[in-house]
Amino acid sequence: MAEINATENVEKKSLNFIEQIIEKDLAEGKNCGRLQTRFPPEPNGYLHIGHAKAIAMDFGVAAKFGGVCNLRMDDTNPQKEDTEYVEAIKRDIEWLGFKWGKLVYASDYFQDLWDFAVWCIKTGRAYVDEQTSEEIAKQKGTPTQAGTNSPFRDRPVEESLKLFNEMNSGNMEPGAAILRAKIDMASPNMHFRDPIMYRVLNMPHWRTGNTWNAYPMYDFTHGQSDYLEGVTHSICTLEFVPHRELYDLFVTWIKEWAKETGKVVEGHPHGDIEDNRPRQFEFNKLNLNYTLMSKRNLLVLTKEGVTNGWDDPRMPTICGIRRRGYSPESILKFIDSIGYTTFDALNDIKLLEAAARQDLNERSLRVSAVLDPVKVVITNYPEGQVEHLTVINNPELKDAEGNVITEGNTHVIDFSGELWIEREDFKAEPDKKFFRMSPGKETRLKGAYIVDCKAVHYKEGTDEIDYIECTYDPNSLAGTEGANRKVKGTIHWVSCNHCVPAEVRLYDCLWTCENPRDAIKQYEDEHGTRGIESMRPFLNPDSLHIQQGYVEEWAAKQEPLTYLQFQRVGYFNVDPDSTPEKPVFNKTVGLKDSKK
RNA sequence: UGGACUAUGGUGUAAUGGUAGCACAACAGGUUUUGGUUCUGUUUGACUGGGUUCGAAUCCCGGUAGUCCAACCA
Repeated sequence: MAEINATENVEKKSLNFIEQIIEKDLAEGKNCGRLQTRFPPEPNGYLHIGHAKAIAMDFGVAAKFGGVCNLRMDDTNPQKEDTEYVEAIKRDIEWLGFKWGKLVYASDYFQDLWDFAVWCIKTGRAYVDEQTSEEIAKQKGTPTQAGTNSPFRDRPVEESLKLFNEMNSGNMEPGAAILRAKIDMASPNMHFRDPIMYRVLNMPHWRTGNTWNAYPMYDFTHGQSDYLEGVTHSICTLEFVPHRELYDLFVTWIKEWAKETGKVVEGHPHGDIEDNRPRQFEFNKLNLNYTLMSKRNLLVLTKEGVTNGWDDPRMPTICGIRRRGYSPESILKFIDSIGYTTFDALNDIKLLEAAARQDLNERSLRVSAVLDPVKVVITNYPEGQVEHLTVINNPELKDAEGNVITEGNTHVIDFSGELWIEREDFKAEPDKKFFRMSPGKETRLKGAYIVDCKAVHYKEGTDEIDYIECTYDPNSLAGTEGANRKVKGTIHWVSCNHCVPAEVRLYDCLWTCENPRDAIKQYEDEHGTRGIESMRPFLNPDSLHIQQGYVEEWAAKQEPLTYLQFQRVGYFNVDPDSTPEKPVFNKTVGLKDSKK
């Protein structure tokens, strides 16, 4: 198998804006010259291609600039999270080809976070609020209106401390009290209006068990975890821009806390140096047209049976895309082609398909498969004769001189006098631009002989083709002298008695509109519907088409997840459901088609 | 006058005050035992109005359009 070097000219490409920042920070010796990133998924669902973009960034820059990237499970909400997802996330990252430094969990920092929160209370930076969520929401104001202070805002420190302990005792009802940071209820930044640090959940955590009943919120966890872990560049997507100010504030506080309490921070050995702190940077998340990315909505599709689970090949999940037949390299190539900016772009799915064609062209094994068969009988072919023809697996596998490597790169396909060809490769009355098989014309059967179409026979009283009658030129076998003559059309075929019936699953976009997220939202607003009812108008009824075709025997024997090209048709992948007796294939993407 | 962010061919992206380039798509042609691949060529672009400057995609101001922020989610 050839080594595919996809990153050969990466050096020539200009650095994206985050890489430029990192290069500069490193050159200036920020963070004592260290580079550490993290990929922080919440283990509450499967990773999708949007995550792949973040993964390529977080792990990519670490690898590129000699840093390290940890995998950190952002597990601060035990209501939604599960260990099942942790395994799936690890599997998907590894499949994409990345390696993390350490596997860590936000819950690793729960004790530090608790101690830090207590310090915040003691230093007048936090207070326990006992109002209902409705009251608190009302006091929050709106983006155009300042909020008002909670009546508990200036309660004594001792009172807050006592209540905070109660919040974690298991005896307090969820919602009865929260811990808030005392910042500014009139801030134009909504996140500064006394944000919630801790809430009571009263439920066990899948990792920490019954140790905690109160759990920290995202904003009170992320920057602190970055700091405690030694992250230097905390890279996330654009929707977190408004959080950055809060992130910075909490980081400032926790540095102070660490200094005062003598907390030894593993990642930041030089605690007093101003630059020695994590910083958040944001890039544009991936939007793909004709694709819906949100976990919530993907879950609806699965629950309603529109798709078959998270790894349905129509899903934008990494496991779905893998099953569909995209290689990790093609995904990375796609991500590289769309780049990282601060512009909220809507990317064309065609770019992903183009990247896949590029990669799969170099990688895939060529096989013969007929999806919509019609019979050809070669009348002058000796009855009962079978020829074992040798064909190339991958014509893109070439030596230094550019010659196709044949060693270990061939397989055998059987030829006989009765063949299946593709229905659309024959026309009884061809137009000018049609140059495949038609009566009175010569056609080349790829890898075999040149045949001459003599007649077409219909089933009695119908216009349905019974079989197409041909003769063959015995001196025109591929690779022999007689084959070297100009024949306009070349078509693929399988031998009727030497092929395997196969299920071939053809896919199309799940959605009929470019931006399903907005369309669904608009429909919800106009009709007051929710969930699947708001999706149906935009669902493509033909997103899955199952075809019963024939493949050559060698193709049927391939392992699941093998990258194949059905010649002249498209790129296909062996489905995990496949067996040599009952092969199943998924169409990844069609060949580029410049017919007509 | 809530705040923050953004605007370059059809789509995405580059340039870091000095010739607007690349990829995908589209189109035309050559090669080809895949109407694939490959090669050659072509078409198409600065949201808008001002300002600064010898010089602006780039810096500044106004307008327009879009995104994000008012979860005890992350």
